[in-house]
Amino acid sequence: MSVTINDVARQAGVSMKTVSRVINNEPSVKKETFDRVMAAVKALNYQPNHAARNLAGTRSYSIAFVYDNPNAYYVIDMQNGILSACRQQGYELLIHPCNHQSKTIIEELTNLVQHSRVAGLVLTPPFSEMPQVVKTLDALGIQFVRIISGTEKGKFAQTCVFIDDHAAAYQLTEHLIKLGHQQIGFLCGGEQHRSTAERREGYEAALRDHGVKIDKRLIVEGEYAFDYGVKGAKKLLGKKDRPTAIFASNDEMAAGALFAARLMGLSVPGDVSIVGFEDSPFSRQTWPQLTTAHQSNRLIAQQATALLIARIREQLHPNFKAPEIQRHFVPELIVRESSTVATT
Amino acid sequence: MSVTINDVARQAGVSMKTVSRVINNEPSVKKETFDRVMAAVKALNYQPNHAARNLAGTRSYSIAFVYDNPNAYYVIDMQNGILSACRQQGYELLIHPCNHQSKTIIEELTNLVQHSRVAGLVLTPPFSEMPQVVKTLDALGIQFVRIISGTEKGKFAQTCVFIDDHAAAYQLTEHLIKLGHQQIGFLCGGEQHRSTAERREGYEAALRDHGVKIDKRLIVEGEYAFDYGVKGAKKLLGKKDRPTAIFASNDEMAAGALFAARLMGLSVPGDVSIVGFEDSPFSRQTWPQLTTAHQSNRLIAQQATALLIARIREQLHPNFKAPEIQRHFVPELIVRESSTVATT
DNA sequence: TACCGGTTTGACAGCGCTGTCAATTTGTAG
DNA sequence: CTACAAATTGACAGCGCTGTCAAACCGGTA
Repeated sequence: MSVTINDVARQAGVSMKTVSRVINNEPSVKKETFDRVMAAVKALNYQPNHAARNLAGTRSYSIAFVYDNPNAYYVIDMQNGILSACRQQGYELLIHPCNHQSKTIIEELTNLVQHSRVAGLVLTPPFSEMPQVVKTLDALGIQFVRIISGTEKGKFAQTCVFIDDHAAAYQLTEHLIKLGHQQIGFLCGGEQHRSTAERREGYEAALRDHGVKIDKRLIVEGEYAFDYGVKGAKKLLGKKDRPTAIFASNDEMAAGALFAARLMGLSVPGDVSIVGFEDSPFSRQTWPQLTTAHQSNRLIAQQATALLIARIREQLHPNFKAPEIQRHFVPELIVRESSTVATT
Repeated sequence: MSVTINDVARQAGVSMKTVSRVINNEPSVKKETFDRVMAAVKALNYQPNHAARNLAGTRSYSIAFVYDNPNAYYVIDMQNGILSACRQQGYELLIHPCNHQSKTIIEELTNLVQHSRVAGLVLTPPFSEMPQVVKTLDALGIQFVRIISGTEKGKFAQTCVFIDDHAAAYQLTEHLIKLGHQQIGFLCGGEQHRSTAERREGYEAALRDHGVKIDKRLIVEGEYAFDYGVKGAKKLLGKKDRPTAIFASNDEMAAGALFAARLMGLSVPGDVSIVGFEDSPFSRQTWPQLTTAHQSNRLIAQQATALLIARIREQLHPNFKAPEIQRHFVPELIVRESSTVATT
């Protein structure tokens, strides 16, 4: 029924093993042979059997995507990016949502690695930022790549993709300052995310650099969720000396802040400017549309996966040369209607 | 390193094959033996190797989720539901997003079925509603389950899960009528979805049953997307004799309608009531919050997957008895602030 | 006791591929 | 032209499991 490596070998007039070498990009195959085999592969529309590869070799051709994020758009974008890299390289994707607050998360990941025979893991926050998780996976000898906020030095830095939330938050804050805002409220995300600290520090750095005093009372703790946006904004806007702008740590919170402003009869951006972060689709679907910071999660995930696969290959064939991979990303400022010059 | 079927066999004092029988729920294993094997499985924390099972048998333990939907929440919910059923039954999930407008969609699916050795497919609209797709998959002899809007008779009805969009749209429209609305605009979704027709017919049926005249000029064609909500609502609300309520075929369009009303200086629900459909998270994050229809996509997907797996098992072991599976779902009316009594 | 049909179990091959290691070819210096 | 290392290729076993088919077992009959 389906065409096997043997069919290709026969067609190309070489041994099974040589075909295997070719499809795995192993070195030491003569160019001429390589081409002949590739032609046969094309001619027969051969596609290697995943099950057999996984079973036969010590390696595996499956990658797991480990995540815990309530933002469906984020997850879908990531997933698509990973999938795209996987397809390009002939890997299979296994998705693995799990709860970062679970007590048994370490065992769960251990189990995943040991039983599913995956070649590597793509980790997103908060898992990518949990030292315990990183340590465990390293001890298990499994390859992984981490998408993290900020920077990191040391042993594990080589397998990280960095998101410069600090710079983006700086730009966003600077944008507000240049519009004349001096009282800028800040709604923090969840503590377990490094991005929370990064964004907050970027915000504070911008204030400092522009000679605006940092007012702790304008900074509200929270979580990356709509309800916290509502709650935080209510708190800030309820003050008699209310801020003229609010920087919400993500779009969902910004939507919440918008909602709160509406409830309190304040117009946006007339009475208060609101900016978000992430450029979720719904940042364009609110009224007014949100000023925010854009990052291409799809591209980030794709590059991260490419990095992971390169590492896996390197481990297999020490003389393998990794392709160019972008590892630093700076979200970009997107100005829309929810922010304007300070009037007060 | 990892425990194999042989280890279990040794531990239980039976042959490899008997263990295989037990873990596959095959008949003709003495109860006593069965228990002994199960005990060994537990003791060693044995988990069958996917790759080996896929390779060895004619059957496969992977299920593919085929979709094309811009709504990330929908996809994630579905995915989680499918995953939950898969985990329960020891299946692996392969996600397969693809473009329903692609000319080569038939080849793509054929290729997926033939090369990935999947045991079955879970299809969501619009794929589940494309006769060509259904016919092709049937011809390939692959099992599949379809989540569709409305009902269907005939050969393929046994592997469908039905969403009663008609009834839900009826309820939503009735809700508006009871609030006193007589002029209710309707924003249609995309033509390729059966739900579009179902929802529209439900809307019309409710009007008819309550003696409200159906006015074609109040019905606007469109797609399930924010921009179409904006465009459609603008058209409706721009009339001098504008409707007092708008029924948008999904929440995203409703958010668009909300946006349009805002732009035109109309208050919601004061000047115009707006209702959506689907109960996306952001229907709670708009201002005001949207009246809508709720359906548990997670549960729907889970039941659909359970149905698929039952069919696969039936095919393998003719005397297998499928568990109870819910196949009909009626989305439920959720009343929030975006709809209120007609004032005009 | 021998025999029979049905039930329960096991031996074994082989799924399609990769890892190992040995065989062959090629290139190059003596 | 020979010798020898390096590059290139192939033979073969076996990954963990399932399908096939034959063996063993069991209770009831003749």
